[in-house]
Amino acid sequence: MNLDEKKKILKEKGYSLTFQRIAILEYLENCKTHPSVEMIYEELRKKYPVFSKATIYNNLQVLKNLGLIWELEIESGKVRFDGNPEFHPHFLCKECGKIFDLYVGEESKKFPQEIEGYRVEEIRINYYGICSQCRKKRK
Amino acid sequence: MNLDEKKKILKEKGYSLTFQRIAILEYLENCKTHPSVEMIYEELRKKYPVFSKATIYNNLQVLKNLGLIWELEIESGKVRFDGNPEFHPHFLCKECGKIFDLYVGEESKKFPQEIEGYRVEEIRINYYGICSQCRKKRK
DNA sequence: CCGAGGAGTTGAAATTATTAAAAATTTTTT
DNA sequence: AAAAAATTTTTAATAATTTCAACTCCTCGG
Repeated sequence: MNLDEKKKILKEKGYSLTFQRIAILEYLENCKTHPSVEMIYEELRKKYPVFSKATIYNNLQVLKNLGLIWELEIESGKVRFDGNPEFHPHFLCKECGKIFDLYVGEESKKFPQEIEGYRVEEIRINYYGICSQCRKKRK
Repeated sequence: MNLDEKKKILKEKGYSLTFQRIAILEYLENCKTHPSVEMIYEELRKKYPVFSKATIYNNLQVLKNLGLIWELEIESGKVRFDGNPEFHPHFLCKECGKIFDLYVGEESKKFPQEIEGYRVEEIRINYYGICSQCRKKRK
């Protein structure tokens, strides 16, 4: 889902395409580091000095609820965002703390998609360990 | 892993088996609701009125780092604990907010355990949706 | 048995993250 | 262009977590 599609959905759902919302969407689109609220705030501030943190909190919720971005549940107690809302597992490196996107394709659908008695709407898969960069450094 | 095994590991790693640590371990062992720090604090307070929150924070970290309990990454921004550190997926109900343990057996091991280039140490799987109780209520 | 040293605990204060409320501004509608 | 609605900003309140100095409880050597 690209930026224009996201804008279109916002519009369709009755939300204004404000300057701030677009800036947030655009930033997340280009940012591959799965930033926290604080990081998003810092970066957008550099470009646009008047940018309120409350606005960022508000809009991240709006965008998340529309399914345009992902709020990651991978690092306990810490909130991170991903501009790509399509299903893919994540990898958190215990050494450098970076989060990586994984694209494991069809294979990742081999685990149970249904649970008896429950209505499953979403599945999230997190891997934890050491990333390739950190493994090389160790040697 | 039962309580005695956990105690043994604590001892082996050079930690004292304090009253507080055992109380926390014991509580998590019997509690199936994946409590937050606040809930653990409230409950233990009822029994032992002098129990500091700082102690709970400290010891939850100690127990987690030894792998005796799980800190769940399932509800963004919120911290929950599970006394059972053995692999099992979780289900978060969007309606009632409860977290359920899932035991999907061998099936759950069919998805990729290894990721090219990375050292995978742990995998966590979260399901989101509506639990069976809430589904019944809806009708 | 005593006292020093260390690990652990406590309670309070400080810090950080998040949410809420009210006023100001912008956008949309008419 | 004016009125209404939506959004942003600022400030304040709340909640979660960490820090820290004082205190307690063990343990060990004398």
